[in-house]
Amino acid sequence: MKTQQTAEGVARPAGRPRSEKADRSIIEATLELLGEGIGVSELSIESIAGRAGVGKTTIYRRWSNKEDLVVDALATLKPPIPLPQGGTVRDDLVTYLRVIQEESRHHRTRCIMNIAMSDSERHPRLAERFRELTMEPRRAVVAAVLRRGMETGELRADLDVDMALALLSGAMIWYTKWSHSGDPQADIPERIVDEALKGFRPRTSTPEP
Amino acid sequence: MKTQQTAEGVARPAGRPRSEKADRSIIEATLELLGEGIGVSELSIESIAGRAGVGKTTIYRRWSNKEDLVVDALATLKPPIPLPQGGTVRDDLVTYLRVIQEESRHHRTRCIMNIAMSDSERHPRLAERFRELTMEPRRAVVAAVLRRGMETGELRADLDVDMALALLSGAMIWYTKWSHSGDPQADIPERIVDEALKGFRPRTSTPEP
DNA sequence: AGATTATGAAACGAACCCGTTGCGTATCGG
DNA sequence: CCGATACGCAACGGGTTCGTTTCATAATCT
Repeated sequence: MKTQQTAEGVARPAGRPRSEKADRSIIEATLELLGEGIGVSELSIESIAGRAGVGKTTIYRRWSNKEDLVVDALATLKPPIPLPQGGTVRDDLVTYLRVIQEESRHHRTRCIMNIAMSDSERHPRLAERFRELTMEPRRAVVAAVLRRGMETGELRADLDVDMALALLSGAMIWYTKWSHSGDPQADIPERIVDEALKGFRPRTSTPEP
Repeated sequence: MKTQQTAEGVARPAGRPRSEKADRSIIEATLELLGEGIGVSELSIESIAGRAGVGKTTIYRRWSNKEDLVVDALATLKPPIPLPQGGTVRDDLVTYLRVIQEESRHHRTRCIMNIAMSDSERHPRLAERFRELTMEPRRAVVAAVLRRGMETGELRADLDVDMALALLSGAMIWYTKWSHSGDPQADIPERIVDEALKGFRPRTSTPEP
C-alpha cells in the first residue's frame, strides 16, 4: 500500500483522490430531498444521485447503506446557535422561542423535524444523532438561562428545570404543529413565556421587581 | 336501474351486494399496518389486500385512491373519551394527562400519532380528519375543565385557555417523544400539572384554599 | 331460470428502485 | 509513461408496486 505524506502530514493513498465536490453535492442533495418532504424510507439512492449529478457508484463507494448517508447528512446541519444571553430571563426565553418559531417557517426545518420525531422508532441512530446535534445544545442553552433566573431570584429557587423546558418547548411545538390554517400568530412566544411564568393559579400579591 | 326497498326503506341495487365483512377486514388491515409503523406513503394496496385476505379488485372498487381509504380507516378510530370530571381541576388535569401517557405506551397509538404529526404537510386531509376526530374532542374536554376552574377560582380568571392547553399537552407530548431511554417516569403527569399551576416565578403568599 | 353485480385469484405491462458490473475517461503518485 | 483509483454513465437481473383486465365462482333480485 503506497501512501505519501502531504505538506500537512496526512497520509494519502495512491490513485485519483475522491472528489470533495461530489461529497458535498451528495450531502446537499440528500438534505434537499429530505427538506422537500421525502421521508427516509422513500428516499432512494437513485434520486439522490440524480439530484447531485453523480453516479450511483460514487455514493455506494462512500456509504454502504442509506441510513449511514442520512446520518452524515444530518451531521452537517449546524444549529443556528440561538444564544440570547442578554436581559431578563423572560426576554431571553421569548427570544429563544422566537428563533424556534422563525425556523419552523422554513419548510426544510419542518421536514427535518418530522423525520426526527417520526422515524425515531425505526431509525434510532438518526434520532440519536438529531438529539445530540440539535436538541441537546439548545436544551443546554435554555437550561442555563433558567438556572441564571433561579439564582437572581427572577424564578423560583426550586424550579424543575427539565419540566420548565418541556412546558416551554412543548407549547411552542404544539403551536407550530396545530396552529390552525397557518395564521401568523406572531405573539405566541411572548404569550407562552408569560403564561408559563405566571402559572395557572391566581396570585394575591405580585413579587415582581 | 332496478332497485328495491328493504324493510328499512333503503334502496338496494340489483346483483350481489357488497360484502360488509370485506369492508371491515380492509379497514382493519389498514389500521393494523399503520399501527405497525408503516407510513402512509409506504403503505401499499397489495399489502392491505394480502393482510385482509381480499383481492385488490375489491379495494379498488370501494376507494379510488389510498388516501381516501386511510381517511375512512382513521374515521373508525373511536377516541377513548377521557372524561375526568370529578374532583379538583388539578386532579382532573392529572387524570387526563395520565390517559394520554397510557395511550402513548401502545405502539399503535404512537404510530397513528406520528402519521398525524408528520404527514400533515403532504396529506392535509388526513391531518384534518385526525384533528376533528381525536384532537378536538379532547381539547374541548380539557377546555371545559379549565373554564370550570376559572369560575370556581381555582385558576386565574384571566387564564388563556388555549395557551394553558398548549403548555399541558405540549409538555406531555414532549416527554413521550423525548423521554430518554424509555424510562417509566410514572409521575410525569403530576409534575407537569403542578409546575404549570405554580408557574415559574416565585410567589410571596400562597392563595390556595 | 336468467340477469346482474361482487368476489378472490391471477396475470398483465409499466414504472421504480435495488446493488452490481463494465466501460471509457479523468486525476493522482511514481 | 504506468499503475492505481475515482469519475459519470449505462446496463444488468431481480424485486415490488401500480392500476387494469380477465376469469370462474358466488350471491341476490325478478
